[in-house]
Amino acid sequence: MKLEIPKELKKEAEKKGGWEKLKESLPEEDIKTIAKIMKALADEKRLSILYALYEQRMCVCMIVDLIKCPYSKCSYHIARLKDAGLIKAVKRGNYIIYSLTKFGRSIVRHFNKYKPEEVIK
Amino acid sequence: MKLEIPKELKKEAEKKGGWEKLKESLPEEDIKTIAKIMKALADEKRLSILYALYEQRMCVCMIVDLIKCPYSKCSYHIARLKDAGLIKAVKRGNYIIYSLTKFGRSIVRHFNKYKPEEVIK
DNA sequence: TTTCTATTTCAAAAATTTTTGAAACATTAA
DNA sequence: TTAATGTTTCAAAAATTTTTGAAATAGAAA
Repeated sequence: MKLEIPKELKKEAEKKGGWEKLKESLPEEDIKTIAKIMKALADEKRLSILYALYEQRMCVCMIVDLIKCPYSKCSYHIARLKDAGLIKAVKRGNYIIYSLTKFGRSIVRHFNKYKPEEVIK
Repeated sequence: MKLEIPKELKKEAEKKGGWEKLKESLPEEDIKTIAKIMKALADEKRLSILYALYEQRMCVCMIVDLIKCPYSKCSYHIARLKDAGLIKAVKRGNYIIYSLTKFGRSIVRHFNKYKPEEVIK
C-alpha cells in the first residue's frame, strides 16, 4: 500500500514546506536522548526514588527502606536514574548520598504543575 | 541489615517531620499515572510520532511512512500514546486523523525548553 | 449488495528489561 | 592486620514489552 495523504492533511503539510521536509526535520538526536531519559523514568520504583529525592537526600539504605527491595535491585534502579542524568551522588565515608540534578528537579516540577490526573482520567 | 540513617541525613529528614512521615507523603497515585505516561514516552518511535504531531496532524498512513513500520506495529504504538492521554483521534471518512492533546503538547514544549543535550552528555 | 481501503486486533515469537542471590569491592572500625 | 559495613557487579531466570503477519472491522465506493 503506497502513501496517499488525504487532501486536508496534505494542505496542512504544504504550509510547512511539504511532508518530505517535515519528516527530515525531526530532531533525531534529541529524540534518542529523550527516549533514554523517559526509559529511566518509566518505572514506579524509580519515580518513587525521584519524588523522595525531591524532598530529601538519601543514602542507599534509605532507598532500600523506601521501596522495600534488596540492595542489588535498588542499585540497579539507582544506576538507571544516574545514567540518565536525573540524580547524582557524593561519597561520605561508607555511605553514598544521592540527590537530584537540576534536570531531575525540573521533571518533578513539571509534573507538579501539570497534574496528570486532570489529563488522563 | 536494618536501617541506620547517617546523622547528616537524619537531621535533614527531621526538618520535614522525620523519615517515616516523608515516606508516607509520597504521591503514590500520581506516581502510578506518571509511570504510565513515561512508559508511553519511553520509545524512540513513539517520540518521533509525538514530535511529528507537534508540527502536523497525521493519519495512520503518514505515521507508517514516517517511522517505516507495518500498520500493525504503528497501531500498537499509536494505541500506547493514546492510552496515556498524549494524542487524540478524529474520524474523517475512511481515515483517522491523529493530533496531540494539550498535555502531549506540554511535554514536547518542556523538552524544547530544557534541551537534553546540555543536561546529559 | 459486493468490493475496496484504512485501520485495528490477535496470538505467537522475539527482544528487552527487571529481578535474584551470590560474590566482589571499598571504606571504616577494631 | 582482620573484620565489619554499605554498596555495586554479575550472570542466570523471570517478567514485560515489542514485533510479526494473518485475520477482523468499519466505512466508502461501485
